[in-house]
Amino acid sequence: MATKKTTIYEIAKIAGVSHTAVSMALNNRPGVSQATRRKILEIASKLNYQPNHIAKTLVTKRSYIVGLIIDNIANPFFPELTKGIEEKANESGYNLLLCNTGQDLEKEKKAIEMFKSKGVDGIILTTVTVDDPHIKPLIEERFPFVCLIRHPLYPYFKNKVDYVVIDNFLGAYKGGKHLYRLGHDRIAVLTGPMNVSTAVGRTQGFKKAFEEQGITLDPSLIKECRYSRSQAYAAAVQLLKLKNRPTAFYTEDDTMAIGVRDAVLEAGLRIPEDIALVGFDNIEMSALTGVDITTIKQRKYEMGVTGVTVLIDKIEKAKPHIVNKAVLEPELIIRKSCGYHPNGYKR
Amino acid sequence: MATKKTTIYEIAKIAGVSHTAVSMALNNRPGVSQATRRKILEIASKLNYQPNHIAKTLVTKRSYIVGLIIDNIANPFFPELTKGIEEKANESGYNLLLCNTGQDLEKEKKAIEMFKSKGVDGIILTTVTVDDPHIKPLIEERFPFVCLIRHPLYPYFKNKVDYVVIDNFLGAYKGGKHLYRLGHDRIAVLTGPMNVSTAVGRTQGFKKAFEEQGITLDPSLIKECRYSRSQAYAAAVQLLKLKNRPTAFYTEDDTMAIGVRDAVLEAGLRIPEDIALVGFDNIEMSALTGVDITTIKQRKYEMGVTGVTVLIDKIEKAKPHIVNKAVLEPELIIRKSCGYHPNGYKR
DNA sequence: TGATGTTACTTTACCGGTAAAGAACATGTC
DNA sequence: GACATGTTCTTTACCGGTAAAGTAACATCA
Repeated sequence: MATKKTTIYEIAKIAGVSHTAVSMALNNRPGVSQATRRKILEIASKLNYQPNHIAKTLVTKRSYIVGLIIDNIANPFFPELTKGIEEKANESGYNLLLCNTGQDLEKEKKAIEMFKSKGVDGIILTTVTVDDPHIKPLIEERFPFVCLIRHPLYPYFKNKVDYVVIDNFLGAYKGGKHLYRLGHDRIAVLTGPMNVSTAVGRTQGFKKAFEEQGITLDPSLIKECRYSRSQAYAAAVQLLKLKNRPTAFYTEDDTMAIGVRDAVLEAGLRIPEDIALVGFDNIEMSALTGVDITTIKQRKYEMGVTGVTVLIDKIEKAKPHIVNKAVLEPELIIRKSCGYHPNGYKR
Repeated sequence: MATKKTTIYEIAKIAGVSHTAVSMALNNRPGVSQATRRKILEIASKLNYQPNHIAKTLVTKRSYIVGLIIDNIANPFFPELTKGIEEKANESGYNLLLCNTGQDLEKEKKAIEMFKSKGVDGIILTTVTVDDPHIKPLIEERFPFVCLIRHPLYPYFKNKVDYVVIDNFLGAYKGGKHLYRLGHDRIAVLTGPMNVSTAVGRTQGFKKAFEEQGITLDPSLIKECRYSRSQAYAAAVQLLKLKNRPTAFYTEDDTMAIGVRDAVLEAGLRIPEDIALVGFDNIEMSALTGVDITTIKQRKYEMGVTGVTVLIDKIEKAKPHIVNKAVLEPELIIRKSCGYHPNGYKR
């Protein structure tokens, strides 16, 4: 802060009242006459008075700031999510403090501490692992927070954390069923890190679609990666070298699908003629003409909105014992990357 | 905030010293003996003491938070920029408060006021217009801020604002020269909003490449748009209907180029055989195989880093009279969307 | 008519830190 | 032995608000 701003004390002096009267007038609280109130408001606007939120926060314990922890804002999945969060938060009178942790647990811990220290009213977490060690203290302190996209799975957390996620199992099942019906059964599966709930659901759901048909996917074609284009690319390069190479790839995030696409095209193969491809998330890139990746859609903006809504509710209503769980339905978006139109299913 | 956290007063009581002694010990300032200091630190860590930044900020006037105002985080240009900003800020001990204004001046004003009221130490603005009405007060108050990507152009602002931008004129000139040398002179130009500096530079530089060859671009093919895929799409649809349609499109941002690409492909035309295309920014989508848009590269992450660096310098060094201007060099990235390899230039 | 409200304030305390000024005691110096 | 000089703390004030308790003037009512 660079300039000495006008305070309620200066206004009080000019108006000839106490600073408390000014505080009451400015906050539309009873206890001042209409005449005095008007006078105070007039002086305040003449001096271009802006309340000092810092001081207000110190005494009220409410900063009207929420903290958002994300893996990496540069991953195309997050911007739209963040936009939903930011816009809804703003609309509700909150600002957003942002922190990228790059899925580093130590950074996550520091970010949470920093947020609390800086007085945020609540935190949105999009990086939690299945057994995240940092949310137990938050639960115990009854500090308002919401898990978005991912949520912890360990039994301890059951009915203790609020979360907004999609049904990853179902989404993956739909993707798997799609590939199954198109006749694939030799499928490379590039999973996300198995310590996050999305990867767990997206892997189990996909397998389910085949297991219920009595098909077991070749475990040697299942590779755990991070949600990253380059890792998926590297994995795909290896898998494509196999003599008996897969006929399809399923990746648990669209950036990975793009990585696989890079590898496939680079190897001189075609999508979908040689390799079918299914991603997850439905990012903008997947929808481009000429890219056309079949994927499972998450309504990112809406999830962001829902996430803050739940959080702010938690903050303002202070219903400590009501745990909100929102599980949204995913949608299969069929594009050209798997070749056939649904009408043409083989089985 | 949900729980009563431990304060320096509690530590003081347990240690049997004054709270000031605790403050001095925790902040590594002289005035306490080694023995007392050690004792205090021990108690603090045992109680898991976390300083209350709000209180600290109130007295020191330093929040270690910077505000970032952007148009729209969902525009693929911004996430990487934001990442650079956030990571560098974090590294320097600052957090980032985010605000999307959607290029709405009224929202920009509110965001600035909110930021100041919430005590940010400085602001990064990426939405300024050429005659932005909201930065004059910031200049007068000597409130630390930096313009990133865009900067005001009116004479009043000359040597008064710090900024980090690229040489848009030069970048556009390179793009224009490229199209010129490939033989194009009937070119549709989709500009950004002419009240922002990027659009001004990107339009003038592009025209320059032709004017210096004695060629005047057909003004009826020049359309002002917002930096948006859908607006560019709509404009391109119209322009492609012309009997004497353009042979090339130049758009002042890659999302617009994608919009044009949509329109071209939808019209059953080919890129580059029927229509050449040049964008600006080099977003990830443009580089995809099969998309391959020739564009002018901005080093987004680095610009973000440079932006905060300048801002933090401003905040911490408090050199009010030194104005920093960083103008980075843009790079032409030649891809397939214009058809020919540089070796094959016609003129 | 005196007890009781009500209105419109003011006074004081407090939030959790930092900063400046002051005090108690040891040490060094001439 | 008197006095300046450090150390090591403590006391007090302050940042800019909110909240609770107190007060003075006036109205209401049994």
